[in-house]
Amino acid sequence: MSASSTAAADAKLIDRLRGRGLRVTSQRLVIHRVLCAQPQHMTAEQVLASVSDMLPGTSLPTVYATLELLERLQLVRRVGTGNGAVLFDSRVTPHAHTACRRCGAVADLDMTTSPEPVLRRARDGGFVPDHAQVVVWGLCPDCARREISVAG
Amino acid sequence: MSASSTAAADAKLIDRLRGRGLRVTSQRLVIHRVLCAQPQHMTAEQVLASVSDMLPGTSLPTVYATLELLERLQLVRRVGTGNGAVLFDSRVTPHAHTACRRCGAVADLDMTTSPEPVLRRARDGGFVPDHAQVVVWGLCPDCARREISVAG
DNA sequence: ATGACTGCAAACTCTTTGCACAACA
DNA sequence: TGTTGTGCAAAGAGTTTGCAGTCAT
Repeated sequence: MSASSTAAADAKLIDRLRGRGLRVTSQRLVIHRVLCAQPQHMTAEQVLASVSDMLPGTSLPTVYATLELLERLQLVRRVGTGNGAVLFDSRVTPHAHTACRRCGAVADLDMTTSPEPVLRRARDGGFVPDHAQVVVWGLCPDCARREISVAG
Repeated sequence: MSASSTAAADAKLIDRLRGRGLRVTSQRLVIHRVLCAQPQHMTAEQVLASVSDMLPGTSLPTVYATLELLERLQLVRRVGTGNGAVLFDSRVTPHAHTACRRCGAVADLDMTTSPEPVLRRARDGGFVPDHAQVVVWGLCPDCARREISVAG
């Protein structure tokens, strides 16, 4: 991520924090930067590891609290993959994920179909959606090969 | 669930177990029946509670092992909701879920659009999909009301 | 009879909570 | 200066593992 886009990401976050009367802290800035810099989704632990490089002493509870805050500010999305793991993703353009039920690997997947129909249906029932997440559950290429060679 | 459809569900499970050289146990039969009888998705704990009525002494590790087995036999699907909770669902017809980020409530949602396009795209990359799960993440009607009255 | 399956207990991971200190507005 | 936010430690929930005994085949 370039210096200018980091500045842009900072500005966006600061704007939304101020707009809600929330405070701008270095932890919030750095956690947001880490997520924006990463092209991939991350676990909370991975966020902490990256943040600790820039801001040593940062704690896991702060990471969780900040991730939840960024989610409410619509700057980060949460992906539940199906194995209990939760990932955080700063990519806001609609896309799906594949999740391997054997090794847990998660990968991005471009999505051609619009999530609008299912969002509209949710709204019809009084639900207020943030977004629709699509997870394709199954076996990644590597694990599929292994499963075949074992189970025949 | 009627007695005849229970018998049909049993037969299906027995067939797939035998076909793979796996053993038919009362735990496996009862866990499968519980999931089929429930119109709603269940957590592992809920499965245990229901199973314990019919088969006292059943353990949580067995429930987990059996759920994973039923998943491999394509008799049960797993839904990762995004809050870390994992639900198990015997409903195999394509449908989506809504998950509330505040209270964790999960509800079914009929789906009009086909999951085929995204499944095909996953297959193109060498992934072997079981199914595509669509989770609409946001606020349930009750929590949405509360959030508005608090945040303005 | 033999090997797969189950139950028990404990460990393990991930996430949340309570409270005192620090720092933003 | 008054809260809001953070760090630390500990608790909590959910899931997995190791091993001995049981049961389907």
